[in-house]
Amino acid sequence: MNYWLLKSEPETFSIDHLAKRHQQIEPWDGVRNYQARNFLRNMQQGDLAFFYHSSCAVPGIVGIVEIVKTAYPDKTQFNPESKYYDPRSKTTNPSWSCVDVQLKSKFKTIITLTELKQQPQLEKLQLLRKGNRLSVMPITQSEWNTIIKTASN
DNA sequence: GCCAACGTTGGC
DNA sequence: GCCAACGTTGGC
Repeated sequence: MNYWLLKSEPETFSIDHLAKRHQQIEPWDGVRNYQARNFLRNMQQGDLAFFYHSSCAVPGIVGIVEIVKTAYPDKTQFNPESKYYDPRSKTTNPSWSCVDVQLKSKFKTIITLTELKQQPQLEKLQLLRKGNRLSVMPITQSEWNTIIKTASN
């Protein structure tokens, strides 16, 4: 059982978009960074992830998703119409992967980036490291617990 | 819109 | 393999 954090720009795909999907399941595709991709490939069925809204008025964690399908080839890499199209990727050896996520819960109120920064226990959270741009990152058990407590406050 | 930080690209 | 140039991310 592992914990993760997934970033998304709410204008592109928000937690409310996910809530409206059939069975509230959606492929987490479009990841085009090798480190993030490797994390996707390490995910196991049943792992939990925070859903984070980035590049918006109030960035922060808005809910929890579960990994319901482990890594498989991201089909957008082969679609010339997609903005995630990668002409160099070969079907015989796809460069990029995605997982399926299902909505577990949406927080009543967002845990803002500002609030996260105020928690001394979250000092080492990758998200808060200067210049961090990873869109998929691991979270430790204790970090997860600390953040969950903040959610219920 | 600004800008720091970082990843990727491509010439050499 | 080095590294400058460039593009992207993302908070502010």
